[in-house]
Amino acid sequence: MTSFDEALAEIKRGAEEILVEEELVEKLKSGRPLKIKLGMDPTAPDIHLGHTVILNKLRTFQNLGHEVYLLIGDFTAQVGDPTGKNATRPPLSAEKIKENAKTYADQAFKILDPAKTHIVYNSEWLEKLGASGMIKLAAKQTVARMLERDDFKKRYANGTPIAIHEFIYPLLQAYDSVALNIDVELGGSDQKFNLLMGRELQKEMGQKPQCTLTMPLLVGLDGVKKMSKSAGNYIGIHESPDEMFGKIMSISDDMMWNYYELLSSRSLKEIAQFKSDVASNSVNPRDIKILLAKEIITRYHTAADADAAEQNFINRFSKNAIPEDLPEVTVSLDGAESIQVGTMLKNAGLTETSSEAIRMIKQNAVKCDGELVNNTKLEIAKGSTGVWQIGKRRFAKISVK
RNA sequence: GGAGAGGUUCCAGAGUGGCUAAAUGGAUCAGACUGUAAAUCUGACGGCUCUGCCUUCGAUGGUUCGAAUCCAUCCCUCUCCA
Repeated sequence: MTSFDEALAEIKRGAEEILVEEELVEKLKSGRPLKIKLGMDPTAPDIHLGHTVILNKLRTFQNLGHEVYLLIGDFTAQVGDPTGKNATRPPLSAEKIKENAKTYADQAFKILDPAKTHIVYNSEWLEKLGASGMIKLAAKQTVARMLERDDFKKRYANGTPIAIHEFIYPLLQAYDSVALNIDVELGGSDQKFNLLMGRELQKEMGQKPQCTLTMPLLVGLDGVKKMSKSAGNYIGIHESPDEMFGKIMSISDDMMWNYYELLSSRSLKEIAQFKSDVASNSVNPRDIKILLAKEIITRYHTAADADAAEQNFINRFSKNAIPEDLPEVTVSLDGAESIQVGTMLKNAGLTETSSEAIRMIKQNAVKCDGELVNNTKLEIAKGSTGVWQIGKRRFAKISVK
């Protein structure tokens, strides 16, 4: 067991905000195992690196002897955390929720210690609440307070619709903390409002209010929006080593430091050293990025996988080679004697539309057997076969029959 | 129930009768360059049988030589009043 100060420093690493820190210190000093809560939504069971930022933090608490409550929001899933995108969500079947929760747990246990993790479903107490319980709960908060939530405030100002049930979500999430008598709740920084709601509700219901710990949101691959599945800018922990490697290498040099801080288990000192080495040009940022990619792949796969992914990446991109496993496609002519390039590329699936194919040709992006193709009207005769390439990433061996 | 405002291409957001397949930014894709799928610069970014043709601006009808732009009805959203 590390000393108290070290433990606290571990907890605080990377955290955006702890409310209220003195209370947390007091709780930690009490010596009893604390109840740490993290809520998750059973609609999207794929864990990506954005989620792992918080899971890693939960693991820190477990290492310090505390108990984690992974709350599956099977009831709240009907509501959906307000995003302004989907007003309501279709209720998931019980089986589907179970299945998603299991998938989630399996993935989460790559990080968490199962012996110190309790998986709980909020339908257990929320079903019992009933309509009158719901009304009592709703009476605890005011609309004005709800509109303080950043998301609501913006939508209200912009004239984007806010459905009434969206107000219910924070209330229910808060009630979960009451039902479990939680000590500390974790969440992304976008969850701050919800987390504080739990604090207030606990206070009103005569419990010791939970502390909240928010972690910064991991920025997605686009470098702008938060990492999420719906934005398509994520790296899932179930993804293949090659995919992970490629995606991590594509993050910008600047953003890499953010990933290091939030995802790497390297010490802050070590990371600072990398940073200054890059700043002084004594090391190529690419190599530092490779280290990050390998560290992450090793965590979710194996060290051997990480090495292989690195090799594949070098072969493919640094040497600009045509991949070994290029897909083979057959394009049928339906009796005709030849086919126009654009149509062929579309039929082969290399482009979405023939217009796109023709655009690519005009942009000097299309090669056949290594030769640049610049004739958009080229006719491909029946029986011919060639290795076609569009840009650096799209390949196929196409046979015309 | 009443009075206003608004719904535009993946997203944000211009455009209020022809010059508009529709400004600009973001995302995306390609080219150059490189250290890589970073950064930067350049270009593309509705579809097709592609120097041309066809279909888009909430939906359906209408006015007009011509409509995203005008009119009617409908659907959806927001604001204010009750």
